[in-house]
Amino acid sequence: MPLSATELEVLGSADLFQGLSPAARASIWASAALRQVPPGSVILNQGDEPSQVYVLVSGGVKLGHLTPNGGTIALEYCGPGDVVGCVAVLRPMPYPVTATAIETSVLIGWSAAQIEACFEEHPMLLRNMARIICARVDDLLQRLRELVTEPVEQRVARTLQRVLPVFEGARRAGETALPLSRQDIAELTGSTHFTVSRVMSAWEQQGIIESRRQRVIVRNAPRLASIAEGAC
Amino acid sequence: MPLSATELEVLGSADLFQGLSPAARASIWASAALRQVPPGSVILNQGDEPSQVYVLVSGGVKLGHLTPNGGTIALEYCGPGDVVGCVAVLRPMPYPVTATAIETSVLIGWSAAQIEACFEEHPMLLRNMARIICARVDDLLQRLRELVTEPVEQRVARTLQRVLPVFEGARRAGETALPLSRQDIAELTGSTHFTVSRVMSAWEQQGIIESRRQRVIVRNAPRLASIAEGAC
DNA sequence: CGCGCGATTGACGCCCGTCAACTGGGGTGG
DNA sequence: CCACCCCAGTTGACGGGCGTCAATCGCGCG
Repeated sequence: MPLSATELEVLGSADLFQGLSPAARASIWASAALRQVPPGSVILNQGDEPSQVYVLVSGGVKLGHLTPNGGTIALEYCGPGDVVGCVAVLRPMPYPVTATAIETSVLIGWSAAQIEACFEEHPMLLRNMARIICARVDDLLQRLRELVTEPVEQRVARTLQRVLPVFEGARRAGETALPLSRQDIAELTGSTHFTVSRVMSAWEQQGIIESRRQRVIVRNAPRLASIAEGAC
Repeated sequence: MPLSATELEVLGSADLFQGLSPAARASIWASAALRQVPPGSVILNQGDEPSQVYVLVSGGVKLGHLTPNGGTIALEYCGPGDVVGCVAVLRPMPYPVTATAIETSVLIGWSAAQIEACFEEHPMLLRNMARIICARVDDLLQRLRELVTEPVEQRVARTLQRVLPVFEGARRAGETALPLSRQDIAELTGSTHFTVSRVMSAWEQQGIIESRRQRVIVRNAPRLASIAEGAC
Protein backbone atom coordinates (compact mmCIF):
# COMPACT_ATOMS: atom_id res chain seq x y z
CA MET A 1 0.00 0.00 0.00
CA PRO A 2 1.59 3.29 -1.06
CA LEU A 3 1.35 6.46 0.95
CA SER A 4 -0.99 9.20 -0.15
CA ALA A 5 0.25 12.69 -0.93
CA THR A 6 -0.99 14.12 2.35
CA GLU A 7 0.64 11.26 4.23
CA LEU A 8 3.93 11.93 2.52
CA GLU A 9 3.59 15.57 3.48
CA VAL A 10 3.12 14.60 7.12
CA LEU A 11 6.24 12.42 7.01
CA GLY A 12 8.19 15.16 5.31
CA SER A 13 7.55 17.60 8.11
CA ALA A 14 8.16 15.05 10.88
CA ASP A 15 11.01 16.01 13.20
CA LEU A 16 12.69 12.67 12.67
CA PHE A 17 13.40 13.37 9.01
CA GLN A 18 14.51 16.97 9.11
CA GLY A 19 17.79 17.75 7.40
CA LEU A 20 17.70 14.62 5.26
CA SER A 21 17.86 14.79 1.48
CA PRO A 22 14.85 13.60 -0.53
CA ALA A 23 16.91 10.65 -1.66
CA ALA A 24 17.80 9.71 1.90
CA ARG A 25 14.18 9.98 2.96
CA ALA A 26 13.04 7.82 0.09
CA SER A 27 15.61 5.19 0.99
CA ILE A 28 14.60 5.20 4.64
CA TRP A 29 10.90 5.09 3.92
CA ALA A 30 11.40 2.30 1.40
CA SER A 31 12.64 -0.04 4.12
CA ALA A 32 9.67 0.65 6.37
CA ALA A 33 6.56 -1.44 6.76
CA LEU A 34 3.12 0.11 6.84
CA ARG A 35 0.73 -0.82 9.60
CA GLN A 36 -2.85 0.20 10.15
CA VAL A 37 -4.52 -0.37 13.49
CA PRO A 38 -8.08 0.07 14.79
CA PRO A 39 -8.91 2.25 17.82
CA GLY A 40 -8.02 0.67 21.14
CA SER A 41 -5.46 -1.74 19.79
CA VAL A 42 -2.10 -1.99 21.48
CA ILE A 43 0.80 -1.07 19.21
CA LEU A 44 3.57 -1.99 21.58
CA ASN A 45 3.51 -3.26 25.12
CA GLN A 46 5.37 -2.16 28.22
CA GLY A 47 7.80 -4.89 29.23
CA ASP A 48 8.15 -6.44 25.77
CA GLU A 49 11.55 -6.65 24.16
CA PRO A 50 11.85 -3.72 21.74
CA SER A 51 11.43 -4.91 18.17
CA GLN A 52 9.93 -2.00 16.28
CA VAL A 53 10.04 1.78 16.05
CA TYR A 54 7.20 3.65 14.46
CA VAL A 55 6.39 7.05 13.09
CA LEU A 56 2.72 7.91 13.32
CA VAL A 57 1.36 8.95 9.93
CA SER A 58 -2.26 9.54 10.79
CA GLY A 59 -4.56 9.00 13.75
CA GLY A 60 -3.56 9.27 17.40
CA VAL A 61 -1.67 7.21 19.95
CA LYS A 62 -1.60 7.30 23.74
CA LEU A 63 1.61 6.51 25.61
CA GLY A 64 0.96 5.14 29.07
CA HIS A 65 3.11 3.71 31.84
CA LEU A 66 1.60 0.98 34.02
CA THR A 67 2.40 1.10 37.72
CA PRO A 68 2.88 -2.05 39.82
CA ASN A 69 -0.33 -1.44 41.74
CA GLY A 70 -2.53 -1.38 38.67
CA GLY A 71 -2.68 2.34 38.01
CA THR A 72 -1.43 3.98 34.86
CA ILE A 73 0.42 7.23 34.23
CA ALA A 74 -0.30 8.83 30.88
CA LEU A 75 2.87 10.22 29.36
CA GLU A 76 1.88 11.68 26.05
CA TYR A 77 -0.76 11.80 23.36
CA CYS A 78 0.96 11.51 19.99
CA GLY A 79 -0.26 12.92 16.71
CA PRO A 80 0.90 12.54 13.10
CA GLY A 81 4.65 12.90 12.73
CA ASP A 82 5.50 11.74 16.24
CA VAL A 83 7.86 8.86 16.94
CA VAL A 84 6.63 5.89 18.96
CA GLY A 85 9.02 3.48 20.62
CA CYS A 86 12.07 5.67 20.19
CA VAL A 87 13.57 5.20 23.64
CA ALA A 88 13.61 1.45 23.32
CA VAL A 89 15.33 0.77 19.99
CA LEU A 90 18.53 2.47 20.99
CA ARG A 91 19.30 -0.05 23.67
CA PRO A 92 18.39 -3.63 24.60
CA MET A 93 15.82 -3.00 27.31
CA PRO A 94 12.07 -3.62 27.47
CA TYR A 95 9.68 -0.90 26.33
CA PRO A 96 9.06 1.38 29.33
CA VAL A 97 5.56 2.31 28.08
CA THR A 98 2.52 0.88 26.38
CA ALA A 99 1.34 2.57 23.17
CA THR A 100 -2.37 2.34 22.39
CA ALA A 101 -4.22 3.68 19.37
CA ILE A 102 -6.99 6.07 20.37
CA GLU A 103 -8.37 6.20 16.87
CA THR A 104 -7.78 4.37 13.61
CA SER A 105 -4.11 5.01 12.94
CA VAL A 106 -1.54 4.45 10.25
CA LEU A 107 2.10 4.00 11.18
CA ILE A 108 5.29 3.19 9.36
CA GLY A 109 7.67 0.99 11.29
CA TRP A 110 11.16 -0.43 11.23
CA SER A 111 12.65 -3.41 12.98
CA ALA A 112 15.60 -2.80 15.27
CA ALA A 113 17.98 -4.17 12.64
CA GLN A 114 16.49 -2.02 9.88
CA ILE A 115 16.63 1.21 11.80
CA GLU A 116 20.15 0.30 12.81
CA ALA A 117 21.12 0.06 9.18
CA CYS A 118 19.49 3.41 8.48
CA PHE A 119 21.48 4.98 11.31
CA GLU A 120 24.69 3.74 9.76
CA GLU A 121 23.81 5.07 6.37
CA HIS A 122 22.24 8.34 7.50
CA PRO A 123 23.90 9.67 10.66
CA MET A 124 21.50 12.60 10.63
CA LEU A 125 18.68 10.19 11.41
CA LEU A 126 20.39 9.22 14.64
CA ARG A 127 21.00 12.88 15.44
CA ASN A 128 17.31 13.60 15.00
CA MET A 129 16.34 10.62 17.11
CA ALA A 130 18.66 11.81 19.86
CA ARG A 131 17.14 15.28 19.74
CA ILE A 132 13.64 13.82 20.02
CA ILE A 133 14.64 11.86 23.07
CA CYS A 134 16.15 15.00 24.56
CA ALA A 135 12.78 16.66 24.12
CA ARG A 136 11.24 13.83 26.07
CA VAL A 137 13.74 14.38 28.87
CA ASP A 138 12.71 18.03 28.99
CA ASP A 139 9.05 17.08 29.08
CA LEU A 140 9.52 14.56 31.87
CA LEU A 141 11.56 17.04 33.86
CA GLN A 142 8.85 19.65 33.56
CA ARG A 143 6.20 17.14 34.59
CA LEU A 144 8.32 16.21 37.60
CA ARG A 145 8.60 19.84 38.60
CA GLU A 146 4.89 20.43 38.25
CA LEU A 147 4.10 17.37 40.32
CA VAL A 148 6.30 18.53 43.15
CA THR A 149 5.45 22.22 43.19
CA GLU A 150 1.97 22.74 41.77
CA PRO A 151 -1.54 21.87 43.01
CA VAL A 152 -3.85 19.66 40.98
CA GLU A 153 -5.93 22.47 39.48
CA GLN A 154 -2.87 24.04 37.93
CA ARG A 155 -1.65 20.73 36.57
CA VAL A 156 -5.01 20.03 34.97
CA ALA A 157 -4.92 23.42 33.27
CA ARG A 158 -1.42 22.75 31.97
CA THR A 159 -2.46 19.32 30.75
CA LEU A 160 -5.37 20.66 28.72
CA GLN A 161 -3.10 23.27 27.19
CA ARG A 162 -0.48 20.69 26.37
CA VAL A 163 -2.89 18.23 24.78
CA LEU A 164 -4.86 20.75 22.78
CA PRO A 165 -2.46 21.11 19.81
CA VAL A 166 -2.41 17.34 19.33
CA PHE A 167 -6.14 17.21 18.66
CA GLU A 168 -6.47 20.49 16.84
CA GLY A 169 -6.61 19.28 13.30
CA ALA A 170 -8.05 21.83 10.94
CA ARG A 171 -10.44 22.98 13.66
CA ARG A 172 -10.77 26.56 14.71
CA ALA A 173 -9.65 27.61 18.14
CA GLY A 174 -12.30 27.18 20.82
CA GLU A 175 -14.03 24.42 18.95
CA THR A 176 -11.77 21.45 19.48
CA ALA A 177 -13.48 18.75 21.52
CA LEU A 178 -10.77 16.86 23.36
CA PRO A 179 -11.72 13.16 23.45
CA LEU A 180 -10.61 12.73 27.05
CA SER A 181 -12.46 11.22 29.99
CA ARG A 182 -11.93 12.47 33.53
CA GLN A 183 -9.91 9.33 34.11
CA ASP A 184 -7.65 10.15 31.15
CA ILE A 185 -6.97 13.60 32.53
CA ALA A 186 -6.35 12.15 35.99
CA GLU A 187 -3.71 9.83 34.53
CA LEU A 188 -2.08 12.77 32.79
CA THR A 189 -1.92 14.85 35.94
CA GLY A 190 -1.08 12.22 38.52
CA SER A 191 -4.38 12.62 40.29
CA THR A 192 -7.79 10.92 40.53
CA HIS A 193 -10.89 11.30 38.39
CA PHE A 194 -12.76 12.55 41.48
CA THR A 195 -10.52 15.53 41.99
CA VAL A 196 -10.41 16.25 38.27
CA SER A 197 -14.19 16.20 38.16
CA ARG A 198 -14.41 18.71 41.00
CA VAL A 199 -11.95 21.05 39.32
CA MET A 200 -13.68 20.89 35.98
CA SER A 201 -17.14 21.31 37.42
CA ALA A 202 -16.00 24.58 38.92
CA TRP A 203 -14.49 25.66 35.61
CA GLU A 204 -17.63 24.83 33.71
CA GLN A 205 -19.68 27.05 36.02
CA GLN A 206 -17.26 29.86 35.23
CA GLY A 207 -17.56 29.25 31.49
CA ILE A 208 -13.91 28.34 31.07
CA ILE A 209 -14.71 24.97 29.59
CA GLU A 210 -17.69 23.01 28.38
CA SER A 211 -17.83 19.29 28.83
CA ARG A 212 -19.83 16.30 27.79
CA ARG A 213 -19.22 12.66 28.45
CA GLN A 214 -15.62 11.93 27.36
CA ARG A 215 -15.33 15.32 25.73
CA VAL A 216 -13.89 18.64 26.81
CA ILE A 217 -14.09 21.90 24.91
CA VAL A 218 -11.96 24.84 25.99
CA ARG A 219 -14.04 28.00 25.77
CA ASN A 220 -11.77 30.51 27.48
CA ALA A 221 -8.18 29.62 26.64
CA PRO A 222 -6.57 32.78 28.09
CA ARG A 223 -8.27 32.18 31.43
CA LEU A 224 -7.07 28.59 31.37
CA ALA A 225 -3.56 29.78 30.63
CA SER A 226 -3.58 32.09 33.61
CA ILE A 227 -4.64 29.21 35.86
CA ALA A 228 -1.84 27.10 34.38
CA GLU A 229 0.64 29.81 35.28
CA GLY A 230 -0.47 29.83 38.88
CA ALA A 231 -2.74 32.88 38.96
CA CYS A 232 -5.48 31.98 41.39
CA MET B 1 48.24 18.28 32.65
CA PRO B 2 48.19 14.63 31.61
CA LEU B 3 45.80 12.11 33.11
CA SER B 4 47.07 9.62 35.63
CA ALA B 5 46.80 5.89 35.07
CA THR B 6 43.83 5.53 37.40
CA GLU B 7 42.06 8.42 35.71
CA LEU B 8 42.58 6.78 32.32
CA GLU B 9 41.13 3.61 33.73
CA VAL B 10 38.01 5.49 34.88
CA LEU B 11 37.57 7.00 31.44
CA GLY B 12 38.08 3.65 29.79
CA SER B 13 35.22 2.09 31.69
CA ALA B 14 32.90 5.08 31.22
CA ASP B 15 29.70 4.22 29.37
CA LEU B 16 30.28 7.00 26.87
CA PHE B 17 33.37 5.34 25.44
CA GLN B 18 32.31 1.72 25.25
CA GLY B 19 32.78 0.02 21.92
CA LEU B 20 35.37 2.53 20.73
CA SER B 21 38.82 1.45 19.66
CA PRO B 22 41.84 2.62 21.69
CA ALA B 23 42.80 4.84 18.77
CA ALA B 24 39.37 6.42 18.64
CA ARG B 25 39.42 7.03 22.37
CA ALA B 26 42.82 8.61 22.19
CA SER B 27 41.67 10.90 19.40
CA ILE B 28 38.55 11.92 21.30
CA TRP B 29 40.37 12.49 24.56
CA ALA B 30 43.04 14.47 22.79
CA SER B 31 40.55 17.15 21.79
CA ALA B 32 39.21 17.51 25.34
CA ALA B 33 40.15 20.15 27.86
CA LEU B 34 40.86 19.27 31.45
CA ARG B 35 39.13 21.22 34.18
CA GLN B 36 39.52 21.00 37.92
CA VAL B 37 37.00 22.62 40.21
CA PRO B 38 36.76 23.10 43.99
CA PRO B 39 33.79 21.89 46.05
CA GLY B 40 30.69 24.03 45.70
CA SER B 41 31.62 25.58 42.39
CA VAL B 42 29.06 25.63 39.60
CA ILE B 43 30.16 23.72 36.52
CA LEU B 44 27.26 24.68 34.32
CA ASN B 45 24.20 26.74 34.99
CA GLN B 46 20.54 26.10 34.28
CA GLY B 47 19.35 28.53 31.62
CA ASP B 48 22.75 29.13 30.06
CA GLU B 49 23.28 28.35 26.42
CA PRO B 50 24.95 24.95 26.21
CA SER B 51 28.61 25.31 25.40
CA GLN B 52 30.31 22.34 26.99
CA VAL B 53 29.83 18.65 27.71
CA TYR B 54 31.84 16.98 30.41
CA VAL B 55 32.77 13.56 31.60
CA LEU B 56 33.50 13.39 35.30
CA VAL B 57 36.91 11.86 35.95
CA SER B 58 37.09 12.11 39.71
CA GLY B 59 35.09 13.71 42.48
CA GLY B 60 31.32 14.15 42.56
CA VAL B 61 28.73 16.39 40.96
CA LYS B 62 25.14 17.18 41.88
CA LEU B 63 22.57 17.84 39.17
CA GLY B 64 19.76 20.09 40.35
CA HIS B 65 16.79 21.75 38.70
CA LEU B 66 15.67 25.12 40.04
CA THR B 67 11.95 25.75 40.25
CA PRO B 68 10.40 29.18 39.59
CA ASN B 69 9.43 29.60 43.24
CA GLY B 70 12.97 29.19 44.53
CA GLY B 71 12.98 25.52 45.39
CA THR B 72 15.29 22.99 43.81
CA ILE B 73 14.72 19.41 42.67
CA ALA B 74 17.80 17.21 42.86
CA LEU B 75 18.02 14.97 39.83
CA GLU B 76 21.14 12.98 40.26
CA TYR B 77 24.43 12.67 42.05
CA CYS B 78 27.13 11.84 39.52
CA GLY B 79 30.32 9.93 40.14
CA PRO B 80 33.44 9.26 38.03
CA GLY B 81 32.59 8.16 34.50
CA ASP B 82 29.25 9.95 34.34
CA VAL B 83 28.40 12.48 31.63
CA VAL B 84 27.40 16.00 32.62
CA GLY B 85 25.56 18.28 30.23
CA CYS B 86 24.67 15.57 27.75
CA VAL B 87 21.06 16.57 27.12
CA ALA B 88 22.03 20.09 26.13
CA VAL B 89 24.75 19.63 23.51
CA LEU B 90 22.54 17.70 21.16
CA ARG B 91 20.23 20.61 20.54
CA PRO B 92 20.28 24.40 20.81
CA MET B 93 18.40 24.89 24.06
CA PRO B 94 19.49 26.15 27.48
CA TYR B 95 20.79 23.69 30.05
CA PRO B 96 17.79 22.33 31.94
CA VAL B 97 19.82 21.75 35.10
CA THR B 98 22.59 23.24 37.20
CA ALA B 99 25.64 21.09 37.89
CA THR B 100 27.52 21.76 41.11
CA ALA B 101 30.67 20.07 42.38
CA ILE B 102 30.14 18.50 45.80
CA GLU B 103 33.82 17.79 46.22
CA THR B 104 37.03 18.66 44.40
CA SER B 105 36.43 17.26 40.94
CA VAL B 106 38.29 16.73 37.71
CA LEU B 107 36.39 16.75 34.43
CA ILE B 108 37.28 16.53 30.77
CA GLY B 109 35.15 18.70 28.52
CA TRP B 110 34.40 19.43 24.90
CA SER B 111 32.85 22.45 23.28
CA ALA B 112 29.71 21.91 21.23
CA ALA B 113 31.70 22.19 18.01
CA GLN B 114 34.36 19.75 19.20
CA ILE B 115 31.94 17.07 20.30
CA GLU B 116 30.09 17.58 17.04
CA ALA B 117 33.28 16.79 15.15
CA CYS B 118 33.81 13.70 17.29
CA PHE B 119 30.29 12.53 16.50
CA GLU B 120 30.99 12.79 12.79
CA GLU B 121 34.20 10.88 13.05
CA HIS B 122 33.03 8.29 15.57
CA PRO B 123 29.35 7.47 15.14
CA MET B 124 29.56 5.07 18.06
CA LEU B 125 30.10 8.04 20.34
CA LEU B 126 26.73 9.44 19.35
CA ARG B 127 25.15 6.03 19.82
CA ASN B 128 26.54 5.85 23.34
CA MET B 129 25.38 9.38 24.10
CA ALA B 130 21.89 8.48 22.91
CA ARG B 131 21.86 5.41 25.11
CA ILE B 132 22.92 7.46 28.11
CA ILE B 133 20.08 9.88 27.51
CA CYS B 134 17.68 6.96 27.22
CA ALA B 135 18.83 5.84 30.64
CA ARG B 136 17.95 9.30 31.93
CA VAL B 137 14.47 8.98 30.44
CA ASP B 138 14.04 5.71 32.30
CA ASP B 139 15.23 7.28 35.52
CA LEU B 140 12.91 10.26 35.21
CA LEU B 141 10.00 8.00 34.39
CA GLN B 142 10.64 5.91 37.47
CA ARG B 143 10.90 9.03 39.62
CA LEU B 144 7.62 10.25 38.20
CA ARG B 145 5.94 6.96 39.04
CA GLU B 146 7.28 6.97 42.57
CA LEU B 147 6.13 10.52 43.12
CA VAL B 148 2.60 9.68 42.05
CA THR B 149 2.18 6.31 43.72
CA GLU B 150 4.44 6.10 46.75
CA PRO B 151 4.47 7.84 50.14
CA VAL B 152 7.45 9.87 51.30
CA GLU B 153 8.97 7.19 53.52
CA GLN B 154 9.24 4.78 50.62
CA ARG B 155 10.74 7.41 48.35
CA VAL B 156 13.38 8.29 50.93
CA ALA B 157 14.33 4.63 51.21
CA ARG B 158 14.63 4.37 47.43
CA THR B 159 16.69 7.54 47.32
CA LEU B 160 19.23 6.28 49.83
CA GLN B 161 19.51 3.01 47.93
CA ARG B 162 19.97 4.84 44.66
CA VAL B 163 22.60 7.24 45.93
CA LEU B 164 24.63 4.68 47.87
CA PRO B 165 26.62 3.22 44.95
CA VAL B 166 27.72 6.71 43.90
CA PHE B 167 29.48 7.31 47.18
CA GLU B 168 30.71 3.80 47.82
CA GLY B 169 34.29 4.13 46.75
CA ALA B 170 36.49 1.38 48.07
CA ARG B 171 34.42 1.35 51.27
CA ARG B 172 32.93 -1.78 52.71
CA ALA B 173 29.16 -2.17 52.75
CA GLY B 174 27.51 -0.65 55.81
CA GLU B 175 30.28 1.82 56.30
CA THR B 176 29.63 4.42 53.66
CA ALA B 177 28.72 7.76 55.15
CA LEU B 178 26.53 9.56 52.64
CA PRO B 179 27.41 13.27 52.71
CA LEU B 180 23.78 14.36 52.48
CA SER B 181 21.86 16.81 54.63
CA ARG B 182 18.15 16.39 55.33
CA GLN B 183 17.57 19.17 52.84
CA ASP B 184 19.53 17.30 50.15
CA ILE B 185 17.40 14.21 50.66
CA ALA B 186 14.24 16.29 50.63
CA GLU B 187 15.23 17.71 47.26
CA LEU B 188 15.86 14.21 45.94
CA THR B 189 12.48 12.94 47.10
CA GLY B 190 10.29 15.93 46.34
CA SER B 191 9.56 16.53 50.00
CA THR B 192 10.64 18.80 52.86
CA HIS B 193 13.50 18.47 55.31
CA PHE B 194 10.93 18.34 58.13
CA THR B 195 9.24 15.22 56.85
CA VAL B 196 12.58 13.62 55.98
CA SER B 197 13.80 14.32 59.49
CA ARG B 198 10.77 12.62 61.00
CA VAL B 199 11.18 9.55 58.79
CA MET B 200 14.88 9.23 59.53
CA SER B 201 14.47 9.76 63.25
CA ALA B 202 12.13 6.78 63.31
CA TRP B 203 14.59 4.72 61.29
CA GLU B 204 17.45 5.60 63.58
CA GLN B 205 15.51 4.38 66.60
CA GLN B 206 15.02 1.08 64.77
CA GLY B 207 18.71 0.82 63.98
CA ILE B 208 18.18 0.95 60.22
CA ILE B 209 20.41 3.97 59.82
CA GLU B 210 22.80 6.06 61.83
CA SER B 211 23.11 9.76 61.24
CA ARG B 212 25.23 12.70 62.14
CA ARG B 213 25.12 16.22 60.89
CA GLN B 214 25.15 16.02 57.07
CA ARG B 215 25.97 12.38 57.17
CA VAL B 216 23.93 9.21 56.88
CA ILE B 217 25.17 5.66 57.32
CA VAL B 218 23.00 2.74 56.29
CA ARG B 219 23.26 0.03 58.92
CA ASN B 220 20.53 -2.34 57.81
CA ALA B 221 20.41 -2.31 54.04
CA PRO B 222 18.01 -5.26 53.63
CA ARG B 223 15.51 -3.60 55.92
CA LEU B 224 15.83 -0.39 53.95
CA ALA B 225 15.26 -2.31 50.73
CA SER B 226 12.06 -3.82 52.06
CA ILE B 227 10.78 -0.35 52.94
CA ALA B 228 11.71 0.83 49.45
CA GLU B 229 9.65 -1.98 47.99
CA GLY B 230 6.62 -0.95 49.98
CA ALA B 231 6.68 -3.48 52.81
CA CYS B 232 5.36 -1.58 55.82
C1' DC C 1 -35.66 1.88 24.94
C1' DG C 2 -32.74 0.02 28.44
C1' DC C 3 -28.58 -0.65 30.50
C1' DG C 4 -23.74 0.22 31.43
C1' DC C 5 -20.33 3.09 32.51
C1' DG C 6 -18.60 7.78 33.04
C1' DA C 7 -19.55 11.71 35.82
C1' DT C 8 -20.95 14.02 40.06
C1' DT C 9 -21.28 15.06 44.80
C1' DG C 10 -20.79 14.56 49.74
C1' DA C 11 -18.50 12.84 53.81
C1' DC C 12 -14.41 11.58 55.96
C1' DG C 13 -9.78 11.39 57.23
C1' DC C 14 -4.91 11.20 56.68
C1' DC C 15 -0.60 12.42 54.87
C1' DC C 16 2.39 15.84 54.76
C1' DG C 17 3.46 20.77 54.08
C1' DT C 18 3.95 24.95 56.94
C1' DC C 19 5.30 27.65 60.88
C1' DA C 20 7.53 28.28 65.19
C1' DA C 21 10.53 27.23 68.85
C1' DC C 22 14.29 24.85 70.59
C1' DT C 23 18.65 22.00 70.66
C1' DG C 24 23.28 20.87 69.94
C1' DG C 25 27.46 19.86 67.29
C1' DG C 26 31.40 21.64 65.27
C1' DG C 27 34.07 25.10 63.08
C1' DT C 28 36.25 29.55 63.93
C1' DG C 29 38.29 33.36 66.09
C1' DG C 30 40.30 35.26 69.96
C1' DC D 1 42.31 25.89 74.19
C1' DC D 2 38.05 27.61 75.15
C1' DA D 3 33.94 30.00 74.10
C1' DC D 4 30.85 31.67 70.97
C1' DC D 5 27.78 31.31 67.30
C1' DC D 6 25.77 29.65 63.23
C1' DC D 7 23.15 26.48 61.03
C1' DA D 8 21.49 21.63 60.53
C1' DG D 9 18.46 18.99 62.83
C1' DT D 10 14.39 17.97 65.86
C1' DT D 11 9.84 18.18 67.56
C1' DG D 12 5.15 19.76 68.21
C1' DA D 13 0.99 21.94 66.66
C1' DC D 14 -1.98 22.96 63.05
C1' DG D 15 -4.46 22.85 58.86
C1' DG D 16 -5.47 22.07 54.15
C1' DG D 17 -5.39 19.63 49.88
C1' DC D 18 -6.69 15.71 48.03
C1' DG D 19 -7.18 10.67 48.04
C1' DT D 20 -10.72 7.22 49.31
C1' DC D 21 -15.28 5.31 49.60
C1' DA D 22 -20.15 5.21 48.72
C1' DA D 23 -24.26 6.53 46.56
C1' DT D 24 -26.68 8.51 42.75
C1' DC D 25 -27.36 10.45 38.34
C1' DG D 26 -27.83 10.59 33.46
C1' DC D 27 -25.72 10.52 28.78
C1' DG D 28 -25.44 7.69 24.72
C1' DC D 29 -24.43 3.53 22.47
C1' DG D 30 -26.30 -0.76 21.10
